[in-house]
Amino acid sequence: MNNVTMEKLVNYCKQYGFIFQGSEIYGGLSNTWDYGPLGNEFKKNIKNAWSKKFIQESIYNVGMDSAILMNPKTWEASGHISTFSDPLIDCKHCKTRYRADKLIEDATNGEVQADGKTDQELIDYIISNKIACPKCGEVNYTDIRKFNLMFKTFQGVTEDSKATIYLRPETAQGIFTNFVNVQRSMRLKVPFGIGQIGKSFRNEITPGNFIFRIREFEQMELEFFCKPGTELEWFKYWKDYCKNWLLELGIKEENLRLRDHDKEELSFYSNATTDFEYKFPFGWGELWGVASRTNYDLTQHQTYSGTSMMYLDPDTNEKYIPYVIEPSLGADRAVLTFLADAYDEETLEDGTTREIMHFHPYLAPYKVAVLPLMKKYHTEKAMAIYKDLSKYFMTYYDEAGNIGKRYRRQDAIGTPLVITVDEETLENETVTVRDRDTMKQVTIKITELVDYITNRIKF
RNA sequence: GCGGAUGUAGUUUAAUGGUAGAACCUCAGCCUUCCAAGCUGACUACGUGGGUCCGAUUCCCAUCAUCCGCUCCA
Repeated sequence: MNNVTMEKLVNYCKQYGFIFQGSEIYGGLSNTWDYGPLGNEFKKNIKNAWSKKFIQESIYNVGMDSAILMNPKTWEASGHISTFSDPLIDCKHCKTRYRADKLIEDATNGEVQADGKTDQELIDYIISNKIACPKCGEVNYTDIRKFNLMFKTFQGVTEDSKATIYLRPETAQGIFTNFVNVQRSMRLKVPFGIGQIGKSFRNEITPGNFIFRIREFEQMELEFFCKPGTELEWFKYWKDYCKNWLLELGIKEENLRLRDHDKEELSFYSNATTDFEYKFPFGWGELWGVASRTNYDLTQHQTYSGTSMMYLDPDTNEKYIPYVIEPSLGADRAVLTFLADAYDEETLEDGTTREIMHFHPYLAPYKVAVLPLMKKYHTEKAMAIYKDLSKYFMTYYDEAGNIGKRYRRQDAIGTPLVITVDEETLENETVTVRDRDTMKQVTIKITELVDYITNRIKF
């Protein structure tokens, strides 16, 4: 039974120390969330799982970690300074908000391209052609207001506008600008990829849905460079790779769908894009965008920086700017996905329900819990086992309350293995290990515990 | 940012123009030898700031936050 709602999920996260509202004691700050002890471990495990699959286990890929603050020219080249600021207008009559360019394009069925127009040209066009509000039919708009989706700040101690810099709105550009450095220093041959996990910032007009759309978020991005003409093969390759990652980590397939962008939806530089959508409690939402971006990014940086982004193919002696496949995954969205997917409620005999999390063991915040059966008799031995295991795994120790209650607590936070220390332990050096998924108990020698747990949590 | 709703312990809630009860949770003690048992006790709340009033958690205003629509695309 899994009738998870966002409300339940938010409450759950708070209750068990996964995610708290940001700045809570000061009344909060809109759409900021802090990861608590369990959420931090959980997210870390998700990032590690990504890194393991996409960097460690991929013969093609390497990792890096670029700076959040970059030379502002980066954003001119990437197009973020011009296209990341949407020209928004409101209908004064019915208060609906539109993007001025979209309004024109929709009204003319795409015949009028609004892309290159200035704000004044947009508003002039709307007024002179009497483009009515689709909702109420009035032609009565506010002026265009620009919302630059990039956070601005200042480098240096004075607020000198010449030193305006931006918090990066995506991690990708740090990879593109280091393309040559990484390729050379790692002696890489195309095809190869560079992956990165890091924070990005977007001044979203309307964030919401818990950690689904937040202004400060973390991305796990791969930029995969390949020879022009091979990009669609690699596009498929990485799509399958991404899907397998999700399924291997236990995501239910019925909650996942892949949606290809049609021609109208594609970005002008992309020749194929697929969104991985997950069925969140609030509806389908994008989790992972896989885009074939042609050579747009590297070409832009070559143009703006004057640095060659050409690759000399040693086999054919061809020179070309590689094409790029970009699977871009939101870490916080991944957290939400894995939380929602693992959430389960079990109805007990007395009619009450309890929460139980079926995390993949690799993702579980705690791998194992050590419980002395009787506080009075078994604490010392249990502590010794805890100390030993905690060298290898995130290990929980709990001696409060009766044993059943402590089992349930571990179920609620998704701990895959629970060890009970009892009289047998003191006599034979064995413990009882209970598996959350099978609910079976096995007796294991203390000396074999580390191997047993390692095997159980592998991914 | 706009329109609508909401705001009482960690959670779910009760009552009231005279500053608040409860249940579950949590913690401690007793008991208990494998799945939220029992007993005793303890902690914890009127989002924030103004205004009206002798007095406000309650009425009014503002603000902050959350939820639902408009915008999106990690």
